[in-house]
Amino acid sequence: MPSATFFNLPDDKRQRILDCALEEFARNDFDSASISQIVAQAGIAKGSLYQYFEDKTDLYRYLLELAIQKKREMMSAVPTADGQTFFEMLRSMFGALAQYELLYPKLARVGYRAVYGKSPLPEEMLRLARRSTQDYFALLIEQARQRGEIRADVDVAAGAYLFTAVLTQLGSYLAERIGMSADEIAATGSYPLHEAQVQAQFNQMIDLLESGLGTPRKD
Amino acid sequence: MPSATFFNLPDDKRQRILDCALEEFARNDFDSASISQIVAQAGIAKGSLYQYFEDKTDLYRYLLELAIQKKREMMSAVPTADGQTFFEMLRSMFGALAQYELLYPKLARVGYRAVYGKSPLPEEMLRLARRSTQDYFALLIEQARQRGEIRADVDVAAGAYLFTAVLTQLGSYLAERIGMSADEIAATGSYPLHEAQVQAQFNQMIDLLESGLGTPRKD
DNA sequence: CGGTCATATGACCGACCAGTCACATTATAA
DNA sequence: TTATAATGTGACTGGTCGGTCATATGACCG
Repeated sequence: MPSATFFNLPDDKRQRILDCALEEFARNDFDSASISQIVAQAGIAKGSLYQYFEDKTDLYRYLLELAIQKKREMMSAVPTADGQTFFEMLRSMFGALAQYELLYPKLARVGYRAVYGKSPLPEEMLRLARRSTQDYFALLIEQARQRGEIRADVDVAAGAYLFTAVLTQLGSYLAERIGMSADEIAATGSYPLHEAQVQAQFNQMIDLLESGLGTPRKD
Repeated sequence: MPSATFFNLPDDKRQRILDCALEEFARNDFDSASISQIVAQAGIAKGSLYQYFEDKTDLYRYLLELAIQKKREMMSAVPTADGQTFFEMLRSMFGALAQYELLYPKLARVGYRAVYGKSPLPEEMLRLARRSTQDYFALLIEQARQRGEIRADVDVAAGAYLFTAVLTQLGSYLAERIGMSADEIAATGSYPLHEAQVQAQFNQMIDLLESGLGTPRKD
């Protein structure tokens, strides 16, 4: 955890440090990320950073917390009507996740690295994180299947895997499709000119997940 | 490219060096991967390795070549009957890819890192590699659509993305489902007891891609 | 035996790393 | 003003890194 000193910092300075740290950890592995680079970029002395954070891992964990917090925040902002079908809800979730990934690409990247790359976190925790998304989807699918919205013969785990696979790469796909680099989007702070495009893209994607690519079988 | 000296090495020694290098580059980023670790593990002097390879990048590129070569080899071994439908062909491709990923997890991991992680390769080349798989699928989908095997209203690019997303994580999913770690499978050299299971898994997956998860619409 | 050539070796180099600490600077209070 | 506490600083340490090179080893040949 950061020290009290860190939170007493002027807002702009604190933010500058976090930005530089995020940049470095988004661009590099935990091992490759360089504290020396971060302080040089932020224009502070190395000793200062070690007054704010215990060590490299402490800083890294704090960034991860920010990522998780921001993601939760955006996911919990999805509107949930009561009579919603499974695929309608999925659409909302994809939307929220797309916003998160497009607006905070560095946070998203750090989070991704933490789960799928190397990180100083205990392996047990990583396995749990990896599983949690899939387990969550598995639950949703199971429920929807019992309501009859989903074919009775689908393998729940396979479906859950399908969703997570699509989600983990959704951000880069969308960025590519709307022709803006992730950095541009983050710089703009929003993508108002493109929201309709983005919406159309993952509507299409969910349609594929719901109905498949094949021509309807006549059996 | 490795020097002639490297190819003159006794087979077992050469293989040991490659194994250790693969292990290191599979486990680490290009930057984090350590030549010192590799030579220590392989039991050779550092100077020796630099007689075989020009530098770290040279060694890395050679490993990548091996990965590409092995993948091509396994993909081109898929049986292709003439009257095959799109989804039948897809099944064959998934099968070949699953074998590659399960039998050579380290090669697969190095290849994955090269495309999606950091690597010393020119950015242009990486972008091309990233696109090539998607473009390939886009072509297949377009052709299948013209033959009427695929719904006329699917977005070709979205479909291609869907396939690549599923494929890039297929290996780890399968390994998890059949309850063997990737290392165990590689150690065994095959997974004879599980082939039926594996087959069933990606049949299920392709079925989802073809028909979707949703209950058939009655329109 | 000596001579020649391919190969093996590990001490060594400069660069960079995470992290420390004695000291300098600034803010606060008396 | 001075005393005290909080914050800022960057040279320094011990270590690892990729890469080099003078030297050692061994194989083959005459």
